Amino acid sequence: MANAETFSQARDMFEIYLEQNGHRKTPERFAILQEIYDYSGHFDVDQLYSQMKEGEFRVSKATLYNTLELLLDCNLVRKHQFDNKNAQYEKSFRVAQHDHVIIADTGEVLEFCDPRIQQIKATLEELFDIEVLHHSLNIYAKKRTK
Amino acid sequence: MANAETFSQARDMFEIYLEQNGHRKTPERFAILQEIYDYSGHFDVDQLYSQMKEGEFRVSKATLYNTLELLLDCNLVRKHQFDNKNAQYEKSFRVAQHDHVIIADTGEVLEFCDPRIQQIKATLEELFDIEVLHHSLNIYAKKRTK
DNA sequence: CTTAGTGCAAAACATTTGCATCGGT
DNA sequence: ACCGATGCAAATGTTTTGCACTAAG
Repeated sequence: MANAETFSQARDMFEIYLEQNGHRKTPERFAILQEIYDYSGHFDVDQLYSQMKEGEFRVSKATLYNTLELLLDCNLVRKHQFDNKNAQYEKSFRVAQHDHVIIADTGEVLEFCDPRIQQIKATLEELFDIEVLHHSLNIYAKKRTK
Repeated sequence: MANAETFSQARDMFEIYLEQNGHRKTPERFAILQEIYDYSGHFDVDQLYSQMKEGEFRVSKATLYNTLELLLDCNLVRKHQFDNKNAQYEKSFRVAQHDHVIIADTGEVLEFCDPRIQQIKATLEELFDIEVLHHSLNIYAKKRTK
């Protein structure tokens, strides 16, 4: 199973990250990682919380926020801030870097990948003498009525 | 004065917008528009509120939020959601469309404009059969240590 | 044993809403 | 006069924080 293997590798990376940064390897942290890697697509903290409440491993929201912070830090999760208030997250290991098209009416989110973004980043690095860490590109659009 | 003239034109546009949409032309609305057009750069609601409290025209935050909504709707103001919680705004009339580089350590915001964004948007319109309304591109970077 | 991590509830925060009043039209 | 807009304060909803308790190392 590709999913299970991806999770297994992500868990290894998380473990190494926790060790190297002097964080404890609590069962909550791995349960959260697993929940995230079992899921495909975007989710917010509330969804994740509800989902885990149903399941066998119950964690508090405080722990979710805490753990997501760690997962962001070691790049196993990405965080998105679309127009609405609450942040969206998604797993990022073995998932191609991509950007988002948000359909205005429905809130539907499409993904795309365009190499020109990389070119823009390279140009900016030279222009401003900076090192790009990451970026966020959201295109807001509506479906075309034929 | 270029600034005064820009404001004057923006005010005309706002007035027309208000008329055409059956909104009242209250002094608060024009005072807010003026405050925004007198200022250069990004601001959040709190800054705008404090600034106007000092000045001669005091308005409530409810009115600020309400009016910003109208100004967004008629494209006299743009709204940005950077990584932090509170939204940032800036005037948009007679200001070239641009994107942002956020310097991680300092929070400093640089502006840039790259034509490849337009190309990407055109590609997406064709690819997904959509009509792009607007976009948001934020590059997060750190200064290069020479 | 030590102390970071947890759960819970309270706090903090930006934004929204309800309602009485004010003032454009 | 009518009813949309305002100011204020209370409500909302997400994220953060404080604290006593638990458990990883």
